[in-house]
Amino acid sequence: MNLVQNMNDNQLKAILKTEGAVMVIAGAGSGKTRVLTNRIAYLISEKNILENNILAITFTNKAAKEMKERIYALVGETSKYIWINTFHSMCVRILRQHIELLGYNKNFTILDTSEQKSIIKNIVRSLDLSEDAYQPANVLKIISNAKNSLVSVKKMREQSRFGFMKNVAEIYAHYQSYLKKNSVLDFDDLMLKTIVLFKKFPEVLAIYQNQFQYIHVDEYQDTNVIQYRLIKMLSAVHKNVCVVGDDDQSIYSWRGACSDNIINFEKDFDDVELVFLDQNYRSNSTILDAANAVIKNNTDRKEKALWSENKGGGKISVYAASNDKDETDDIAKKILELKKEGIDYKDIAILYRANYLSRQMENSCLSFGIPYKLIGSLKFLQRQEVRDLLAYLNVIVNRADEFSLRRIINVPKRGVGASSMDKIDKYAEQYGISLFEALKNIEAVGVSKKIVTNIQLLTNLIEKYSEIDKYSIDELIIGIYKDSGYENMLKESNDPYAESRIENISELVSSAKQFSNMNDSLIDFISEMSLTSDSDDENQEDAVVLSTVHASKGLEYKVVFIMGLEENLFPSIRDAESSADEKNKMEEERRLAYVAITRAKERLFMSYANRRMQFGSIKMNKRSRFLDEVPNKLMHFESSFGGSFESTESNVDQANKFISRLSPKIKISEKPKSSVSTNYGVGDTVLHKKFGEGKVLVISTDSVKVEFSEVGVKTLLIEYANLTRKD
DNA sequence: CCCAATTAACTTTTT
DNA sequence: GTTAATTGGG
Ligand SMILES: Nc1ncnc2c1ncn2[C@@H]1O[C@H](COP(=O)(O)OP(=O)(O)OP(=O)(O)O)[C@@H](O)[C@H]1O
Repeated sequence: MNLVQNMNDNQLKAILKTEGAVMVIAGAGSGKTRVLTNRIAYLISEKNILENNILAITFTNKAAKEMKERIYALVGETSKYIWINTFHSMCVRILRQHIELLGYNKNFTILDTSEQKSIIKNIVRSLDLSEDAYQPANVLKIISNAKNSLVSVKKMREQSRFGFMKNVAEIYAHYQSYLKKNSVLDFDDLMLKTIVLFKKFPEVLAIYQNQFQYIHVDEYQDTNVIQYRLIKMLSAVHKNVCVVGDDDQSIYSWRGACSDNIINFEKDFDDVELVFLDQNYRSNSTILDAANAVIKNNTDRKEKALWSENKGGGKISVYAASNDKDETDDIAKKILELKKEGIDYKDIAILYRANYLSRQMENSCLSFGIPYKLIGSLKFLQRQEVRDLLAYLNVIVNRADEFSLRRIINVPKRGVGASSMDKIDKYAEQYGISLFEALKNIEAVGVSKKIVTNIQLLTNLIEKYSEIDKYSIDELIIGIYKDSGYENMLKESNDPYAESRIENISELVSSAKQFSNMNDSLIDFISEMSLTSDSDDENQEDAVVLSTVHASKGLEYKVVFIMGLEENLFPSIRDAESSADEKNKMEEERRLAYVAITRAKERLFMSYANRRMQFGSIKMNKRSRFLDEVPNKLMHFESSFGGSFESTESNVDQANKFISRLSPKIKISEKPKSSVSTNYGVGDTVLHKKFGEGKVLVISTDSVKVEFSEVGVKTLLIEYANLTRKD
């Protein structure tokens, strides 16, 4: 049958050895994930294993979704009973069942990073420590590391009795008790509390140890200590574990990922079957040769010889841009050409090192009329209006969550400021009751009449919608949105973002509707909203993908652009502690470059800008060392001069000279003045495919400024805007 | 207590 | 250059 038919011998070995421990270590695009999906399908259809007894752990929710779809295609409807999820969502699922044993509400709230920071900040203030010395981000990092290494508050207090770390331990202690009091967990707690639960209640652990007969882990090189511990605990009964990974793609060490887990696996599990895959099915040999050449510069790695049957392929195009706008405009133009050649937008990805680089690219996409999809960045779920409404939901399911309650107590404005808040807190403390109970007794607190009425409206609202069975999730959100006065607040405000806020809320409502339709509970909805970073565009038309390299891990595209290949940007190294540390960080950057290059199947474009706007001022960076590590014979150079040439190995110097000529001193020649004629003039009403109707304000040599009735004033390039006059 | 105006922070990477 | 955070007047 075709589950095994198309697999090569080594892939087969990993699929057919279903019992015991299996570790597949292999380079990018060698079919590791494919091994996992086929293996799971094989267990079900050939070995008659029940779906419920199979666990598969992926790195991202997106990867989980993709794996679910692939397995669904192989085994059908019943695939929904397989546990396919990230470590974090698996832990949430387990904790929602059992966390009451640890004294938390099973509807616990999950914090995001900015919420964590604000809690830390409050604690630092309350302990009278300097906010400069104890920056929330730093303290949080230390606490997170501690949690990921299973260091408890008690242990940290014992280890650090003096100075800075003593205070950090104190903050840690306050932080944890605050979280517990509010029945709130942070991301690290999800795994930590699961481990604690398993340790304290072996009978709970036993349920899952018995259930998970077959355990699979994708992207194994990026698991951390605590995750490894979980794998070991869960697999202790059946001992059937299959992990796949690639040490060259380990790019999350800053988050505690520990590629030593690869070595530990061999030590800790008995009779590990090691499988190596060396045929790359994804990329052509030009791309693969480039990737291999770059990663070869890392000394701390096992040599792998990846090869591809797809010989040749066009040269890699390298563009030396004069500045950041020139770079992204060039990418946009190339995308339009590719589109003309028949390549769909959705088969094209633009990858960059840091999220902020997407902005300029977005501008270029807009002015060239290219549809795009932003992955991960401007996180929909982190928008304040979305967070506010979710905070209402949190209070509804988890009354102990005072953090969320404080967030919404004066949103929309109810006249409750710092001093009234103080009174309420004092009252609650005096009578030893919760914040919510204090609000229910607001008349006794001694605040103004106005506040009393407003707070009573709030508590009534929360109690009304606490009867969650009466409402679907979307009804609930709409109800809160309208009854709380949030809607009026937005509609009446002159906040320029009000309109987009309203739009975001309707997007939230529509994803809630999807959840309701699938019969998933409110709690499922809240969990998902806290765990996933990018909202799923259901209307994902044909659009170019803009993504960080990190977020592109495991995915593949026909055409890939890697932009911003400059020293200090990609590679980007900050605050190295020692030269050894710096070397490690550089190697991780190089692995990141390797990941980026190996996302491409057919064509690869790379670019850098000689000058770039950073922090509001112009920065000049040299081109990235990673470009120099690719053999010149694989590349084709172009520059903003319009010049371009092929390079052979014999004229490496020529290539470098050519590139260095593009020094920032040189005045970059203007783009050829386009003599594109227009059939519209200033003052005319015109139509744009995406922006709709607008009025022409200014026409210059190559661009046109239009005031659109729906999206406001935009400057577009005449050549690409494709405007038509409306009579 | 609220809003507008001024000032500071931001740019790694994510579950 | 943009956005969040803080400050001070109403
Ligand atoms: N035996 C095979 N024959 C043909 N194509 C294959 C085979 N195995 C995998 N592929 C294809 O190769 C591509 C890469 O596979 P896959 O994503 O599983 O690789 P991977 O090793 O997980 O990559 P990465 O390390 O980048 O995550 C996919 O398009 C997949 O369909």
